[in-house]
Amino acid sequence: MTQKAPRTAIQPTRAQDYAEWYQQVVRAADLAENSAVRGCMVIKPWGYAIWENIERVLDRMFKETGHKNAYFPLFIPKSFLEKEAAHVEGFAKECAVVTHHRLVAGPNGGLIPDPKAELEEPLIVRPTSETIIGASFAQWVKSYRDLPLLINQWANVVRWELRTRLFLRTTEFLWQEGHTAHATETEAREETLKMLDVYSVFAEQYMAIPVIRGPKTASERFPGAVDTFAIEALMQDRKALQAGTSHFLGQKFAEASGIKFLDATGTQNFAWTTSWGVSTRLVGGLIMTHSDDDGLVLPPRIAPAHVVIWPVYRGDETKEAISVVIDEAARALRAASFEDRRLEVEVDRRDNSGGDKQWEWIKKGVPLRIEVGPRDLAAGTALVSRRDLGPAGKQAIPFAELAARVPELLAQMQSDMFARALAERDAHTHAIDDRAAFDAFFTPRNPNKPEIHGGLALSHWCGSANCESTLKDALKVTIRCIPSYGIAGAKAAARINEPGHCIVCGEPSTMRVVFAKSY
RNA sequence: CGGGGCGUAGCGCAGUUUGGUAGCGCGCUCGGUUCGGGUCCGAGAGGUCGGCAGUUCGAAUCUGCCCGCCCCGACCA
Repeated sequence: MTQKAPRTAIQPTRAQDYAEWYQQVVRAADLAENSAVRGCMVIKPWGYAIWENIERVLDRMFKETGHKNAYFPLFIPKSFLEKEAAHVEGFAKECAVVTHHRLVAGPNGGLIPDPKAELEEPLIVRPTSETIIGASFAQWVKSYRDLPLLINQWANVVRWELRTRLFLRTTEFLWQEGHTAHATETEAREETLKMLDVYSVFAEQYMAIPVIRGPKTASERFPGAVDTFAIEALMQDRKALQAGTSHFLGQKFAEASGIKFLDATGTQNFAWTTSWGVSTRLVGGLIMTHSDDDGLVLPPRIAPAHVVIWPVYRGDETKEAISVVIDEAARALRAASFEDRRLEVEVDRRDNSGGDKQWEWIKKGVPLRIEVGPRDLAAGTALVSRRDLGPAGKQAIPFAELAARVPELLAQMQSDMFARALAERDAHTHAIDDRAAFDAFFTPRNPNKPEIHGGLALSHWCGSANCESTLKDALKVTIRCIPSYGIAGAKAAARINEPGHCIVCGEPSTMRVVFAKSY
């Protein structure tokens, strides 16, 4: 037995090179990989199963709030996109455009778009679907009795990004986009906030990612929105991640698409619309919130498998006996539930060494690992390890109690993970009123090498776009959101509504906003 | 798209300056030995050295062009 070096399963560590660590975690956990298509990823089964769980839970929450799923075209006529001025401006530079509908043999071999098969009007691969869905809404809505119209779609979208990172920003990504139309402004605004609330409940209670809810500043708004609200999370490198957005679109898109209805008095009105979405980016947020230097750590409510169980044996005699026990344990566990889900149990019978399996499952982030060996067999117990605790956290649990104890351990792990992430965020959230301190907080010591520093600064802002861009230009720091609904965590919460003076110009300010570097 | 870095086996890399026909660790396969936080020994498989063109008797190595990836910037969920 060799004294193990302080070797981490993922190299480099977060502290050494955070960006590289992130990529290595994705690879080591077998979540996704780059594809032959630049900027587009292949989501592998373990990664896709995480997305499926996100989808499953959110879909249920959307249904519970009255929404129905539908599906709209991948292609958007160019003229549709042109209908809303701000919308065009926001998306025009990152659109994939389809111009032909046929290929023919080219002069130098290979295929070229057939010049005779050029589309009369180019089609845009949807970067978002407000305009194409708006066209349908315009047909569906005639009367106030048709409202509210509450629709969601699960889809892929394409935004031709210059720089991509697996899950965080890819050219094609998966998401859901909710689109609703309402008879009144009040109702549409309520819807916008209701869905923001759904997102924050989901992020915190399922993903165990603490988030700050609030409106965005004008410069951070969705192109064409009247108001954009977001949930913002702090990653372990202390950069913020916008994890979901909900937009109040006013009547802008209704006007652009002609969504009109007759109200009870017989007057023609434009509807009030909203849209809201979360994407596969959430998986990136999950990774960067919880994972450690040994790889992925998955919150039980979202993990593809709750438990992996494998035998540890010396000779063939015990092997047989242990195998029987493993089967029984797996059967008992699969009959049990963790909240609304049957326990998902992986049984690893490969004849690899125990150490190899151990590390493989650690890197994949399975919440609980269960080993059954000769000692356990004799004692009638199984050795259970929680992914978020070190080897010292292993505990022996009698076989008969496994099915009852495993859900308890999962519940505990789920809440511990959230508490840990919240404590981490609080530790890096500071009220800063002095410009020099603000600059120091956000200035990397070595600009050429990514470095963990900074965090969330709660500072005063006068409300001017000018002061906002001053900080963006100088420090690459932006206002992540205005924390209108408070921030969980006593220390930070207490100081939000203190009056003060703009960190840039010194004008009076009534509340603090959240500044950070971001993804 | 601008600045920087890098493309050699599945992963991580050496070899490139000083051209001579490809290597190391991990992983993988087989045999044995082990198995409770990465067991050890032996035998194997696996690479048109990112691509194309050039220089040369000979190119991973030199030259040109192209492609891709990563980091920083501009933009974004």
